[in-house]
Amino acid sequence: MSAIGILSEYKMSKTNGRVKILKELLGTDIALSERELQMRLEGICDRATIYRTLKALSQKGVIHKIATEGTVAKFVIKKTPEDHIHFKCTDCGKVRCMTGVVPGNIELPKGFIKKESNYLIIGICDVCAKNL
Amino acid sequence: MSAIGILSEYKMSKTNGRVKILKELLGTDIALSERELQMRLEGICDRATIYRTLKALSQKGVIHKIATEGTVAKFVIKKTPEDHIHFKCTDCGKVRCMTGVVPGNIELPKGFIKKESNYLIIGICDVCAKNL
DNA sequence: GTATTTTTGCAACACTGTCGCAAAAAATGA
DNA sequence: TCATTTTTTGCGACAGTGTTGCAAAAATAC
Repeated sequence: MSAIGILSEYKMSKTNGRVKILKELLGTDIALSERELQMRLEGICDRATIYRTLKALSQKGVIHKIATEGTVAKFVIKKTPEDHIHFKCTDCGKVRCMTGVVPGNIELPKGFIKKESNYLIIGICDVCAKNL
Repeated sequence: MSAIGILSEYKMSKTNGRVKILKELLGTDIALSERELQMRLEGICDRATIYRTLKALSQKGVIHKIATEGTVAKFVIKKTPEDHIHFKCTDCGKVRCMTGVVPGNIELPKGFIKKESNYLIIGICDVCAKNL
């Protein structure tokens, strides 16, 4: 799906900033923070706009907000609707979707209702592991 | 293990603040943020001390730092060394360890090295679900 | 093309987490 | 127990994240 296509589908105004933000997110498999987006979109839009766009896209389920260690949240396009795992490399700092790695079906105790999940594994990624 | 016992085991000075912080953490199964600890320890110790203590205890593996959605980190005593799942209720906001609920063994792709994990399920807890 | 609605940029703000440094408290050891 | 050394605390300052109100600007609707 294209940036414009996504905005249409969710009935969001097609503003320059939103299209550019979505294009960045669509063009990478690495989760980006607001900061990282800001650097890639230097001068194109304001911090506040990025935050507002990320919030809106999260709420509509287009992107996934990943709570990593530390303070900053990172965001990736949701490619699969099902649960999946994110991996954070402590060496390069990158956060990726681990497509293909599916967590076993988790049974919650009675009475608990699941809405969404956030599985993060922290370690060293394949690229950084080679250079150790 | 008692607060003092833990501090002894890890060769940490037994200061008033640390003992009180540990007692709070030992006395609940709900993950607490620095903020929540501060309110419970009104006037006993400074923000900076709480942060420093939480950091030290995390590094020694006594407590688990949970990155929840939003900005604040929450902390719980590690009861089991193995991976386990945390549950955050969107209604009451409480974060709990789901002891007993074990994630299936997750196989990472070749080359990835796992250090630690952070599994968070977001939803409605049993208590809040009853009152819906 | 104009009117209406939505979004933006800006500035201000609250909050989290960190740090340096002098003062205070805890550990050490006779 | 008391003096010395080591560690920790509290304070203030700070950088960064994320949010918000509001007027101006842009997008949509007609």
